[in-house]
Amino acid sequence: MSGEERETAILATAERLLEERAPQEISVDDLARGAGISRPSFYFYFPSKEAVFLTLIDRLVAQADAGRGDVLERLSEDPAARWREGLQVFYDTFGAHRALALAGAQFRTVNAEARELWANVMESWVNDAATAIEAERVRGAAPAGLPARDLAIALVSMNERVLYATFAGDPPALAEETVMDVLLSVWLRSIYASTEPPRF
Amino acid sequence: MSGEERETAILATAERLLEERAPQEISVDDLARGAGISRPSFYFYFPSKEAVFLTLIDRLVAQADAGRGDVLERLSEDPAARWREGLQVFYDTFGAHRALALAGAQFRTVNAEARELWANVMESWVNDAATAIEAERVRGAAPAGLPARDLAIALVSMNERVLYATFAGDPPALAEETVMDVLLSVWLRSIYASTEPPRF
DNA sequence: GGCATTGTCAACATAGTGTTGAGTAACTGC
DNA sequence: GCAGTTACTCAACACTATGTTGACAATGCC
Repeated sequence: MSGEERETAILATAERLLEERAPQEISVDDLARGAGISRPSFYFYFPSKEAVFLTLIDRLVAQADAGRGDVLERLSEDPAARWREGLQVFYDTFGAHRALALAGAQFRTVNAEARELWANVMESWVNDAATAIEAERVRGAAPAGLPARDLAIALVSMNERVLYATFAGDPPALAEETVMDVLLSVWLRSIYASTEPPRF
Repeated sequence: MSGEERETAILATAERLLEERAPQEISVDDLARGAGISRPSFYFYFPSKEAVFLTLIDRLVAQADAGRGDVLERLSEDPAARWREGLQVFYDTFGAHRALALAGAQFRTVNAEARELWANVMESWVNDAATAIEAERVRGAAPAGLPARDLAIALVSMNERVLYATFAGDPPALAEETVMDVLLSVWLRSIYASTEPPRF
């Protein structure tokens, strides 16, 4: 087995083990054994187990980022449908690698690099959403309201937290089948609703 | 120093240390030293350092729960103002113990008991909000729409995530001064807005 | 004074991380 | 076909943390 194969084996072992247990319950020894090498050899490939998780998360995040197409630039075709497609990318990418996505969310709370990595994705999403909201206002489809960026931050944050709960299944969570409908509805109302609450 | 004072000293040390560093960077030895006892003596008072953090979080959560008054039952007086008061409790309670709140959010990802504790608070908030939304619909102030509970879950989740980012200061975060305005606006639009997006 | 109860800690056992240094295998240029 | 370099491996070590044991005080109280 070549060096590169060993490295791949370590990453594969990590992803597999993350499906069974949390990152802090996986030891360097587990990863080394899983890849068929000794613990010191592990350190030839990665400086720490954190680095392994970070590599996996980095990949997933890059994938999510690549999935972010240009649907938000074609909102005028059919706003509700396009927004739905936009939100769906998030759901699909992370839903396809749940264990890793959940591990990432957890890892992010204890690791500065992971936190930064995630902050970057969030920032891209927020930017896209804010730009789209502004465009909708310019073309007269959406009324003025909160600063677009502030609104985008709140909505993207909502999606993150709600999807996390749904994937992890920790209550109170929305059901898989309805989660996207609920999120989309809050997005649409927050962006397009022209009414403030009635005073009666 | 009596036994009870020692126990209090351990808790106080934990809360103080949490202001400087993350829970996983605090050792049993740190807590014991801070309380002026040896490490083995620590175990006389608490079975693990997790138990210490759990006790602190439990208290904070109880405090937040107690703060949840009946404002949501008096929405008809002035919906926007009452909802604002309701959301403000969340902000005030956790804002007053930021370090602990952030540690709690982190701890929750690795500890089942903490997770359950938090799930209970979330559930209370969701219930209150859902009940209030239904009442607003019944009295004709809010239009029909998403199941009230689903909407409540999404909104409470949004608040949690957004406030976490604001308190932790990890980007993209909303500013302290505007965060409550932004959240409130999304709540009001999601609950009271009667318009679906225009099709032009 | 006897005797629980409460509290204390030195010493131990165990499990994990990361390092060192000595060794092997394989390819590279001559 | 062999000297030199690079890629890779691992036993043994040093360190840090957790949690346990068992012997030993104090304190109260009957």
